[in-house]
Amino acid sequence: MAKEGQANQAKVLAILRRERRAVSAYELLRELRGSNPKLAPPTIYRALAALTERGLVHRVESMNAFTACRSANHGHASVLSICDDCGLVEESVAPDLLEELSSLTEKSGFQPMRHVIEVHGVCASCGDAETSR
Amino acid sequence: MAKEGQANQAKVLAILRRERRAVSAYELLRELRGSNPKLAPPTIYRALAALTERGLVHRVESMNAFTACRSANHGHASVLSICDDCGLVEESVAPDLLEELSSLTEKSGFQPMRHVIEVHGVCASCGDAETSR
DNA sequence: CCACTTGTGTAATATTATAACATATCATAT
DNA sequence: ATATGATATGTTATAATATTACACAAGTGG
Repeated sequence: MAKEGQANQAKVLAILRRERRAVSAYELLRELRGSNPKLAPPTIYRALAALTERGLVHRVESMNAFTACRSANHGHASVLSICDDCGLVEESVAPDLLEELSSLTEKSGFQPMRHVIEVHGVCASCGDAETSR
Repeated sequence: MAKEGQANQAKVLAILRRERRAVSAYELLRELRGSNPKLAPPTIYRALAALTERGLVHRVESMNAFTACRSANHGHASVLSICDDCGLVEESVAPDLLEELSSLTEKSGFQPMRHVIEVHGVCASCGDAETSR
């Protein structure tokens, strides 16, 4: 039984890489049930946990959804830009910003471990569509 | 019927101000049911939406929970430090950081509207307790 | 007074996530 | 090879979070 998990991870990752938007755990579940009708939520959540652990997938906290990591080096915190029109998620890396954020929170003696930085707004393409109306 | 809403908002805000940690909608619901057993989820969520709109309450996205705004001037984005040990939520303001974050995301033509900045870690008090063991 | 808009209550349900336990697989020692 | 224990996975059930849809009440302007 002990190889299915990895296969599940691969399938989940493939879907997330294909989509440029955030995908919910249950969307993944519905899609993967096409090939395996008995698939259950814990399986998906385990795959997502493993992928997140390895830095291959980011959880989009403000959407309760997930997106593939698209930056070259995994394992650093990232900035996610989320288009509220079309759902597009873009990732940027900003070590300086993270450093400042850490300094800020450390002022009060806080020890930062995990940074969540998400920006909601309108992507370039949707913004263009808007102004040209 | 049209004054209850405001009363509900006040009650919700009072609880959130009393707690220094994030409180979930259903915790609020349970507590308020003490005085009004028929209270239903939409009532709580409406109160939270109104309070959030007015900047009196922040949603803690990474916890699906809520916390009272404790900074002097409401209406600006804030940085939330969340202690994963004791649950304490602290708020800092960092206009410069927000500015940089906006600039960063704007590089690709993105128009930022709402910033979510949450830092998980260990608060000063829990960190002290840890090292003194 | 009536029509209308808006806010609120209520019931039902959708969505997201985890707990608890059963079962299978693998590694290791014997 | 087989027994044994550790770990990964499957399965069932349920908990926790959030919203939809509609009914009803209250104020507003005609």
